[in-house]
Amino acid sequence: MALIPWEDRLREQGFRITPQRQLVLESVNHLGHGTPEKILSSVQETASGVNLSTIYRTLEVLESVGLITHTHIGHGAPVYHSQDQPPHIHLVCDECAEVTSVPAAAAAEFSLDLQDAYGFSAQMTHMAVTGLCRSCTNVSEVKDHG
Amino acid sequence: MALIPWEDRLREQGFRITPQRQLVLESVNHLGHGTPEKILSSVQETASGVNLSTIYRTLEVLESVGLITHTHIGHGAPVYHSQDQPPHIHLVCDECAEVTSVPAAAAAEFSLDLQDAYGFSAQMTHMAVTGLCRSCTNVSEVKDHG
DNA sequence: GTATATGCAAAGGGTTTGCACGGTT
DNA sequence: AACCGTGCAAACCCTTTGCATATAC
Repeated sequence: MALIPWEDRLREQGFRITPQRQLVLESVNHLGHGTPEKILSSVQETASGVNLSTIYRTLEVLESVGLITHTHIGHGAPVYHSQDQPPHIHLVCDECAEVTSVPAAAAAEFSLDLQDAYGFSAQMTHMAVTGLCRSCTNVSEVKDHG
Repeated sequence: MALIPWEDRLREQGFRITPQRQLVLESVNHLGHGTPEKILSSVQETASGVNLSTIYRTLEVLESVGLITHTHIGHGAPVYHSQDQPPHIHLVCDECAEVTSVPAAAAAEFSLDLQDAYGFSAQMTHMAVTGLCRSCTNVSEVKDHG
């Protein structure tokens, strides 16, 4: 997956190598799960002049050449991941907002079912799954019983 | 599910009955999948003075008393459903943006797996599943082969 | 009569865009 | 030298909020 250096990934598609692109990529790799705003802050630690619109444009480019991906966690900003990370699904608790990452394999069967039944190739890593985490489920049960 | 009249649902929780609330509820029921903007347009056909902020506040109230629910389909505005509709999952094609509704039962096994493995109670109806629909998958394959 | 709901306008978060300048190739 | 990428500012979409007025109870 990371056999081709990032510079070549960009060059192959006719994109140029710039400090901004390097810094954004490094920030995404190092943040793990970064929103555009967080990535901006991280980049600005090194290069304070970088603008938010550059972050957005750069994230788009890096994603288009397959160096990063993004996931929608909820209403707010998306989070970006390095493509090196193992594919994972995000479980988001509606109650406490905690995000748990679980291996994408957890949805393998579900994806096959959707494929068989509807010809739909699900990309479970792209949208989070919402619900209640273990602790918040327990709290609700306590409430239900008085 | 709809055994208790909508007025009582509101009154039980201390909310008042207003024309706006009636109109919004009727619009949601009749639109099937409506964004706040679409609901506004629909309501304004009858009562042109209603304001968008009232739509938002009303949707929140109607949801809190269990008369409607909402789902996030993608980056844009959420869609609201009548609570009478059978629970369904939304499959959204990344390519052509088509939305397919499938019975919530399609995810029953997946939900159980998440419950068993992580104690997480998934609410698969709340977030759409993205991916590629049948026709767009075929198009990609054609492209892959030249 | 009193508390709640509404309309209006302004502000907020997140994102995109037009344009002139600057940097990579 | 040509073109792509960047910074800046403005605009955009969607949503929330403060406040005065109107209305359901």
